[in-house]
Amino acid sequence: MHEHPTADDVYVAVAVDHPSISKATVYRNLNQLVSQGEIRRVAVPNGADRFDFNTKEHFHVRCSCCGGIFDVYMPHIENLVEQIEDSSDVTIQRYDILFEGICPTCRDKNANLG
Amino acid sequence: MHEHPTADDVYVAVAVDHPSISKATVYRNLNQLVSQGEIRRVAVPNGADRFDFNTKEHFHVRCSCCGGIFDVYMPHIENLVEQIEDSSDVTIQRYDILFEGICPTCRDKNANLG
DNA sequence: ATTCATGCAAACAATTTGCACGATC
DNA sequence: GATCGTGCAAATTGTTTGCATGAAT
Repeated sequence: MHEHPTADDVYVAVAVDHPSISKATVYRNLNQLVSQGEIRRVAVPNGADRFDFNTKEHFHVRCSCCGGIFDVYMPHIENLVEQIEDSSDVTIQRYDILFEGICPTCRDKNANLG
Repeated sequence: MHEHPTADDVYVAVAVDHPSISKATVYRNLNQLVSQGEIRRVAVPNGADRFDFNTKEHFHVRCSCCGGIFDVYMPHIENLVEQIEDSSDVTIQRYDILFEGICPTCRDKNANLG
């Protein structure tokens, strides 16, 4: 399975081997895995949530052209959170961060066209 | 009107002076203002979008206790975006960033209770 | 026998859309 | 009289829920 599937992607993939499964079950099981911390939910504004099997701290970037979601391993996430805590006086527990832009593939594609 | 209203908040507020307005109109007008850059949309995972009349670059923090949304003015947002661009090779156009934690008010409230 | 995960269909929330009408230029 | 913003209700999307059933302990 490719990275960052939606619940529906998971449903379709599981249904191959298990044709009678229902989406409700997929949602229920994904939610349970998320609350157990075994997978992560990637909220996508204006789109279905994605799920991420990679539980290491990282950000996500969405390509506004192809819709793909990519991981970004950036050091100093903790520093950023600390800065936010200092500036806001809020004790940060979690965050939803999604950058959006043009991925290299789409950029090259456009360059070739233009 | 308090900061960071939802579309429904706006609807209710507008309806006071303009009782026949419909939600569709509120949504349409808010969307138009967003696309003109006059206001900003704050996507809230698992909740209605908020709208922000403050168009200066800043982050948002949501209190997981009271649900309030607060502004965070943090320097070096551009640096962060640059770092993301360097690490991901994606040209960043925009981002949705929402931190979540406990605001000072709720923290104090809990401290008093405990 | 009780617990538990499941399928199914209905409910749900937030938002968008189609369409007809009424005002405006 | 063409355009435009609107109200209304229905549609759409992603997700959750109630309920009955069937498997497993």
